[in-house]
Amino acid sequence: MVLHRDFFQRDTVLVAKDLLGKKLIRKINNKKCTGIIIETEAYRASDDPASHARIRKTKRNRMMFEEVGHAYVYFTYGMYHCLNVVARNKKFNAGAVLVRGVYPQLGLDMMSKLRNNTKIQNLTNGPGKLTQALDITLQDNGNDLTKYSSLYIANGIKIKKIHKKTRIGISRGTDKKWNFSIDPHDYF
DNA sequence: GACACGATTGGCT
DNA sequence: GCCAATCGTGTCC
Repeated sequence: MVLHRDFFQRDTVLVAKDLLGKKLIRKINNKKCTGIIIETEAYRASDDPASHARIRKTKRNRMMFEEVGHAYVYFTYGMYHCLNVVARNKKFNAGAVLVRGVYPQLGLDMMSKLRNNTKIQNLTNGPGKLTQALDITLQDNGNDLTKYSSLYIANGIKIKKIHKKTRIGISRGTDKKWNFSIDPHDYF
């Protein structure tokens, strides 16, 4: 079952936690590739110095200000894409959750090919890796993830324990513990 | 118009 | 653990 829009109409930090265990579904040439979300990070608005949306709306970050439940994909380091889900409550004008890792379930052969035959353990355990494995690019920016299409999010598994720490790869906003993850060992 | 740098990764020491 | 690869974007002059 695909997630409802209301799910994303809540505080970005809360949505980041609740996305753990949900299923990310990608259809490539009519073939289904799926993974369970195991790591996320919240990026909010003017209150968050690490967020792309900390200053104002720009060409790149504009999706963070648009309707919740849509994808915000950006290109970084000259070679990688990162997948975010737009989420915020009414208190903020922007916000998104970065999907940093999924546990691969279906379509391992397809993902492996797209990742140049990297072994399973390193297939989708990073923001740049999972977009490569699922062929997610700027073409997917703005995609409605609450509708059945070539990219959407559905209910997944029940979560036991959530790990919480500071976000990865940022130089500002290091006081906020907005990185959330689950241990795949506990479920798979 | 120029330029510094990044919500990363893989390879090498 | 360290560092190069690689280029679009945002900020500043």
